[in-house]
Amino acid sequence: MGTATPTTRAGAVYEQIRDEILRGALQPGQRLRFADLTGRYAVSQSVVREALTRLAEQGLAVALPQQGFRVVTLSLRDLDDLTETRREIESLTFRLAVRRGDVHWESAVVAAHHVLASTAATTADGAANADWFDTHERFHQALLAGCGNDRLLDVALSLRDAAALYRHWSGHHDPARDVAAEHRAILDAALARDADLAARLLSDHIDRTSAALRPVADGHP
Amino acid sequence: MGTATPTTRAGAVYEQIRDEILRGALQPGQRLRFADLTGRYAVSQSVVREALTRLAEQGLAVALPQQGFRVVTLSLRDLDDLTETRREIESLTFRLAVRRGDVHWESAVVAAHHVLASTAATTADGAANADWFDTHERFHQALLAGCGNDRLLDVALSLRDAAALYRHWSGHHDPARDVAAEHRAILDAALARDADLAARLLSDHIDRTSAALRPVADGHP
DNA sequence: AAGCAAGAAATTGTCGATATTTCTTGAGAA
DNA sequence: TTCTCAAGAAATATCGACAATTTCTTGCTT
Repeated sequence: MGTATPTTRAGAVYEQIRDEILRGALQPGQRLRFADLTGRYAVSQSVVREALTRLAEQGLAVALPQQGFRVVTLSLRDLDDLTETRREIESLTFRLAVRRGDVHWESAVVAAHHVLASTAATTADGAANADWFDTHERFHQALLAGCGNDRLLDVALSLRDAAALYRHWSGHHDPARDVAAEHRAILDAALARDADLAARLLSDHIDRTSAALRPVADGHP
Repeated sequence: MGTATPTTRAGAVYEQIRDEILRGALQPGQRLRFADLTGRYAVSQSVVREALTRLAEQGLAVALPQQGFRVVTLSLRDLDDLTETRREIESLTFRLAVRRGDVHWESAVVAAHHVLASTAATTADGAANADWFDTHERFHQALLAGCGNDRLLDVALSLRDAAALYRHWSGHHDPARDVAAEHRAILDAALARDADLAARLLSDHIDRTSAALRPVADGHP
């Protein structure tokens, strides 16, 4: 996660394909053929292969020996596992961040929330706003970043990546839910240094989002 | 984790290098040159490169652009991060296993413990017994396997891999510590389905082991 | 003796091609 | 019609080689 500036072609292609998967441009289960990708990125097979190998190890793609690579598939079972895992690990990480985060962390959280609060979740015509996904992700990453434990942070962030896949395949926003208010409450608890409350709010936030995603995952194998 | 039967050469080499790192045959920080590895495994550079790429993504190696690969380095700071992370995540996973594990899980745990209890930690001349590491690892893996959550299990096992590196570089066994008794207590708590006790015992077990490893990590950068 | 610069050697990252394996298509038999 | 099987087509895994970059060596200057 977070290769500063990819000085190698394989690294650059890795990040681009990763983005395409997380943005939903490449659909879950879709085959990733070399011929397509070498053409699209104008690099050799070896470079594409290295990128896909890394994505597979990361869990965003699947490697089937002698059958190439596919985008990872969604399933209800996996969503439930993922949700339980995130509920525990993210709230633990957040709890530590609230306890240990310094002023720099606080300011980063406030800044990320400000951008998020200023970004509309849906565009004028009611469709999902692609920018909102990014700012939302950045806010949640900022919340966790203060935990002071790189190992734990890596785990938490890679779980968020996996969840982003499900999130992008849910078109609809639950109108009965005030997500902005949830974010505001999480922010307030963090700034008030109330670790227990913060952890509980984030845990509930994850649960609610996943519940909204279950119908989506149900359609998949 | 756990590629069933590697049908591809890259997969086979990946597992062999991984084993060598975990067994300590390849030292932390050591450079992993292609020339050496292609000769040793009689495969092409591409195959070695794929194996190293996967190991790097997994965290057992580090890729430095234009400078090749190295075995991951140990540090006191990382050991502390890793210990905190494992203490939380492994005990959580174990707690779920104690709650959810079925009879099949129980029997696997009992079997793994039986093998462990029958294996001497040190050989006759006082040196560490290589077999013991394996049986010990298998026992701990069996404990976690019943958690019923593949995502969480993957995280827990990959953290154990990282910790195995530190464990192998600690030659000495603390004589004032009865590790076998700790394992027995953990087993008993699991079979008694006492999730809280089981989680606490495992948490303490991890802490004690890591404390014994700190002097080792201290020597490294 | 220490520090630096230029050149040589070694090593990596990338490419194009070959060998294998899997998938597809179509003919023939039940 | 449906199933089986064989040949051809397509795609992957692996190889060997080249070009670019880094590292090491050597010799010079201060």
